[in-house]
Amino acid sequence: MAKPPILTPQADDFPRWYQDVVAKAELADNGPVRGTMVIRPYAYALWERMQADLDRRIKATGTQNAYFPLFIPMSFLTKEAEHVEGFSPELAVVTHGGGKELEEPVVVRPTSETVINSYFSKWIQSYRDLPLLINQWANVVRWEMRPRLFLRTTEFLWQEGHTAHATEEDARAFTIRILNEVYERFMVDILAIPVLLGRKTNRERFAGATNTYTCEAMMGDGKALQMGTSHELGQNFSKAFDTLYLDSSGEQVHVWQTSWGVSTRMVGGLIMCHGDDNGLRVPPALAAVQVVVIVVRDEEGAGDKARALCAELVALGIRAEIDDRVETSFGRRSVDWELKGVPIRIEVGPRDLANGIVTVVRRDSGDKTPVAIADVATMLPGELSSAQDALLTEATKRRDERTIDVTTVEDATEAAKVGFARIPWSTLGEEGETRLGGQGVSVRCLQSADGSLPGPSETDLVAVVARAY
RNA sequence: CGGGAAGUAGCGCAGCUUGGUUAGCGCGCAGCGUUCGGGACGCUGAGGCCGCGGGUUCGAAUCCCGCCUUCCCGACCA
Repeated sequence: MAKPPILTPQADDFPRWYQDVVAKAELADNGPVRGTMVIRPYAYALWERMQADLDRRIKATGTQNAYFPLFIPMSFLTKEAEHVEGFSPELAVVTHGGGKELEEPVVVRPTSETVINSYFSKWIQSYRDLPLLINQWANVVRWEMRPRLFLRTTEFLWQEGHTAHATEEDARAFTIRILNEVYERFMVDILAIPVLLGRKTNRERFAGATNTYTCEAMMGDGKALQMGTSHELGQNFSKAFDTLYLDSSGEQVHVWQTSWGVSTRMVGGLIMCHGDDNGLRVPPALAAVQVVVIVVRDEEGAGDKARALCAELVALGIRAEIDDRVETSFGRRSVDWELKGVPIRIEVGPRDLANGIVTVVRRDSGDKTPVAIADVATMLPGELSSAQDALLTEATKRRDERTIDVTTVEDATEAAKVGFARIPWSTLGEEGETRLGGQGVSVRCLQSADGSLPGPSETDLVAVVARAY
């Protein structure tokens, strides 16, 4: 039973358990080549599931999908001063095309506010054209100095929403609507990851925005991960790109805009929030495979009974899959499904079948339950929903236990070693934020005292501070 | 750009200090057999510009010089 070595491609202080989760997943047990062959498509399958669900929610807000160019002329970016300043260090710039040096370099989009505004300025003429609600699914490139597997990759996939509104109130309301109706609901209900909603400080705000809202989650090691953002852009881009509309009184007015996005970073967040020493734990609502029916050995008709059971589950609308690869050892197959985090495994073998039962195994808890084969189909929907709840409950409990209220920068720094600290913003201030920054701690978001999203002019704010990825 | 480490089989590594048979080990891979209720075992086998270039030497993975690359820490991550 010699286990293969678990390789650790990350730094020593990178959370050990995450190394193991990712390394086991990436390397499976036969080296990175075949391991990657297994995990890459699987991680992508998870992303596709996220994408499908999010796309439905986004369209429900009246937003349409479109697609815009990958290459953006450098001059577009320089039109908005803060925007270009924020993104310059991480741009991939194309200087040659068709064998010739380009007159003007183009950048590979790090985000698409500028190129989309160049279209918006042509499309939008009248207040009757507003609001204009557009989303695109795309890849973007940010040349970060230190990429992190799944969390901060040079190229990543995301959705970026871009909207134009007649008024500031309209734009602000839409920013918050996306945050609440799309992002929070998706992360909590589907990913089973509890998130804090709040506003970013000036220092952490998106380059070019007037206000940034964020969803912040706590990972298994107590560090924070920004899972998604929704920005009020004000009129910054519409002024830079002359995106004007004629209002009902016949006046030319700049539109008010928003942008918002979530990315494949959520795959990393999922791993780090729910993963354990045995691999991923994928919540049933997300899982591409919710239930796997494993044929232990194809004797006494176990194979046929397993296939029949699987078909029965599929007919019930459960995403079930059969594993009858009996030429591969049972232990190997069990571990494979465990690594992938499949929520429920059903082991069908001759020994149990002799007594008319199968074994139902929960990935979240590891619990194994013998169940009469005739009862499996009726009990499974309940098991799946219970597994979903358990993951959310566990993550919420951890977050709440590791969040404490403090009143000094010193205490905040100390608390951030293991979790989140809440400190009055009036106590901390930008000067305190700088001091925290020196300790590797950042203000993740500003909230109202009761933890809700603060209004635009609200003053009695609390800063949630933590170490972050 | 500063500080540190490493380049040897698909992957992870040993060998180098003290130069000397045919460069090893684990995993993975291929074949055969025995296994199979939690990462099976045995036997056989395939697979190497030892990062690149130069030097010292009868002889270099090993010693010397130069170069290249990668990784880690910091700066970056709206």
